[in-house]
Amino acid sequence: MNPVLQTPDNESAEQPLTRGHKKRARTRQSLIEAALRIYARKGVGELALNELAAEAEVSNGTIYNYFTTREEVLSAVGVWLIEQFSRLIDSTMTGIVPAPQRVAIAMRMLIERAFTEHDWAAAIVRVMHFDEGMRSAAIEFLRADLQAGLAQGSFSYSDEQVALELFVSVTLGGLRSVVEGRAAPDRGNKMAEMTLMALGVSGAEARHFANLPLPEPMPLAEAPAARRRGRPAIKP
Amino acid sequence: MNPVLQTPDNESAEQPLTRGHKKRARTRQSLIEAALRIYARKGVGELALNELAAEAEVSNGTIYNYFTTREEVLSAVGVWLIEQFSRLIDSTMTGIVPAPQRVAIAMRMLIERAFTEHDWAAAIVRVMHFDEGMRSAAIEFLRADLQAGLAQGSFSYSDEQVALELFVSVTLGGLRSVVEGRAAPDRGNKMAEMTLMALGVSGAEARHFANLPLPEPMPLAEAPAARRRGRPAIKP
Amino acid sequence: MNPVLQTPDNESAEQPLTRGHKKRARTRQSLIEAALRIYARKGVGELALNELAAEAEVSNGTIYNYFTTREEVLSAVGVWLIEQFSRLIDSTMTGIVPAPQRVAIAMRMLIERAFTEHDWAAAIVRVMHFDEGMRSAAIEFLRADLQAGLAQGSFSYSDEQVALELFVSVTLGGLRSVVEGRAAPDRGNKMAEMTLMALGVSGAEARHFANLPLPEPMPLAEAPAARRRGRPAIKP
Amino acid sequence: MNPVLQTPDNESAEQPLTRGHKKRARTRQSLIEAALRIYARKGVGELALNELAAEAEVSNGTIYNYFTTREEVLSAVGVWLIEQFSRLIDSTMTGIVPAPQRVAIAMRMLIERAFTEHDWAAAIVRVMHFDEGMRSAAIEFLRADLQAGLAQGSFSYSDEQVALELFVSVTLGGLRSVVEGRAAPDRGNKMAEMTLMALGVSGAEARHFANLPLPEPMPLAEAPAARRRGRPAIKP
DNA sequence: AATGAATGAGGCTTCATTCAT
DNA sequence: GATGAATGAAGCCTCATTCAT
Repeated sequence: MNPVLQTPDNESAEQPLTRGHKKRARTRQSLIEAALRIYARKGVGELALNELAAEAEVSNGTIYNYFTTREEVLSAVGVWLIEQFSRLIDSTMTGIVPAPQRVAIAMRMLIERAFTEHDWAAAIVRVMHFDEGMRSAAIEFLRADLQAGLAQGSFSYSDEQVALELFVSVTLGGLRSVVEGRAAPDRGNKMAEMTLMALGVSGAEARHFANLPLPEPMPLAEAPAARRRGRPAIKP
Repeated sequence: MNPVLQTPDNESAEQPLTRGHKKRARTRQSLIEAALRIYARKGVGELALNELAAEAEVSNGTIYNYFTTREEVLSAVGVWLIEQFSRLIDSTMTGIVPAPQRVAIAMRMLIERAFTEHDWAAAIVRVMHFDEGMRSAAIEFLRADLQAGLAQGSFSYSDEQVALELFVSVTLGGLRSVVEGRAAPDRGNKMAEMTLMALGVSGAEARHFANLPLPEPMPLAEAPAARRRGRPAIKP
Repeated sequence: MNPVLQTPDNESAEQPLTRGHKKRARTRQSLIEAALRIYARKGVGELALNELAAEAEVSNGTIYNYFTTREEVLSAVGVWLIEQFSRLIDSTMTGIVPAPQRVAIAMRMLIERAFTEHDWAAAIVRVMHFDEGMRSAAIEFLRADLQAGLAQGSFSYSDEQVALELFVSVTLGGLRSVVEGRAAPDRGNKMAEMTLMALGVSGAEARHFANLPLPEPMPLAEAPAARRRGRPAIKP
Repeated sequence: MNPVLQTPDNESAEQPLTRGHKKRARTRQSLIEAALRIYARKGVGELALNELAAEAEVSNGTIYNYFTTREEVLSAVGVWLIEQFSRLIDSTMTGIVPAPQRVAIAMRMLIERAFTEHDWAAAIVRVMHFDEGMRSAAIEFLRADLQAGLAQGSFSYSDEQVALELFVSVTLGGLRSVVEGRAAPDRGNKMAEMTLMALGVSGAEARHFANLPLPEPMPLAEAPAARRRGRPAIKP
């Protein structure tokens, strides 16, 4: 399992679950999702806590039972986005071995999702601009696959950090393109192909791996909280 | 000459010179530079117009003779950054023909500059996040070189738009790395090498072009206005 | 009872009583009274919301929990003035039947009050200039009495709307005269006499009705809120 | 000639006319007319001197060569309105003797004009609310006619001041009605009829005088300045 | 005189935060 | 815990006024 998943919620480890705690977790989750909806609409810097309260349909004072600064909100949203994506990747990649394929799938899944989950992608683009934590978490996702690719002889990059950041930059740029409506439907494939080439994969192979059919994600056991409120993850 | 340079100032065409016009232009420029210094310190969203007035040493109300929204400030800064960079590139690239070399030089010059002009780079990263105009201007810079590379047989990308955006994304990501102190001194070379490979250049050639010595920029006739006030371009 | 009284407060119908509602209503009322004190001193256009806050001894931001424009303040004050006056008239007129007497009493009571409640009158003059709502409410007061006078054969005006507006105009002009110190103590009587004549009452009868003794207003059950704060209705 | 006309312009008596002086007078006049246009649109309190400069197409600093406070602007506009109206009345009333007819004509002419010169009327309503000088000038207009009516035995009011103010109040209220679109075309006649009755004229006579045909105003020698700018007096 | 850039006081408005209920 | 009225600092914006040209 992906290491990022090990800190799914920086509060959940505190105490065993009681009824009050479940309610607390639910409220917290609904605040996070409300924040995400706001981020999708207006810059991260413009999230007003009062507005967050309104969006989450709690009173403004209530926010302070959960977050004490805007940065905490931002970072909680980042953690949640990462957690969510991590779960998705894990469920999709199971059993896929070749590193180029794994790398291409990860990038393409994000881009494809941006086409359908527009607001989610808009929020990601904004959160990643401000939240260093999310950027480094995103990088850690990839490290294992890049190293595996090197070991398998598929990749030949000369600097792992540069390679990782290149992947993240390209993906983020692609998400932005999709959000802003500049991207054609095959944008994910094209980006993946070029990225593989940047990593040292030959043009032919890069094209091959970048155009394999995407695997279906395994149905998740349950993506908690979000669903219980009867509201789809990102956009109502 | 680079086409972007043809619109160096979105006000300059308005009217012939009246008496106050030189003063007006000088004030405007000092506002732009003050804004750039602020962007280097704090997010674009946090620029307070009052603070801009203070930084530029004009009074509160004067701002509104020049800009009526924060977006206008942002975009004026973007225009100026592009104009400035455009001038630099033009003076450096003269006489250099091979597209891979030109592409590598452009990317490396930006990254190198980020090491020495830290605040300038910080401002760029932030401005580009918010200012669509600046992103597309940046893209137009490259288009000619990419097309030339294709014609010369050096490049073999399959989608020009994707290639252009990849370049911009990677460069922007690199600037951020430098600003945040994560980048080693050879980051520009590594990035250029991988980017050339992404464009279809072979590994060996990519390495070659990415590591040629950078040409000295020709001394500019005069970088106007900014200098006259006796204040260094970005941060004192 | 006068129809205007049926909408004593354009917020009161919103919701049943919650905990904070009494406090909310009290604050709102104190804002209205503070506004009236300010209107008495300086033009309606010069009411600064900050000053209103100071006068009502609440903080700057509190205003915006109640009013979002100056017009809203103005109209709330207008509504309150009408409501207040309506209560007074109702309690005074009870049992008085002849329309000319009723009309004369209404006009004279307003003018007399202006002599003693200088600031109240000054506020009225200003509010009515700006608040169309108050002017039409004032007109509706009279309509029944005018129609009754026609039916009783006391009046013989040919256009009800013109007659109503004439009454309001004359009264307003009289209030202004009193406020500006131009009016003799019998101004109300003189005005009432001329107004009755304008409505078709003979000179002798007009003089008679315009000089009957004014009835004492019945003591009101309670003029709400204002009094509770221990502050005289208009100006301390 | 009407006494008000004797102070047509509180500057004109200063010095004999030279060329510079004519220019000065012209600029001053254009400022007054610009102010009137603004008053017609937005409350007197909202006239911003900068806006006045823009409306008159002079630079903001120029205003201060003519007026030093907003009150001065207001009063200059008032003086001009009175002067203008005075000229009109004089040219119309010549040769008309019966006081009731003169009073009715004055009131009706104002109301009729409000129907066609909407903005002029709107400005009047607003200027008179703020400018005591204009109110008293308006009153002085009437005094002679009222006294004449008393002497002729046509009127029988008991208090001249009250009668004068009643006339002004009713007229002003009527102008407002016209401006706000509540008045029928015969409003002037109805108002004049009721006003005459208030002054002691019998119903039949009042109706007679209130419905005589209005005399054509004699063409004025020249209504100065306004015309020269090629702009109609009130509304462009 | 006219211009218009610059000024800065003053009013407007938002919003993070507190706190009594 | 939740509520929401109140707070007040902080930023926005206007506009009367000045002054060098």
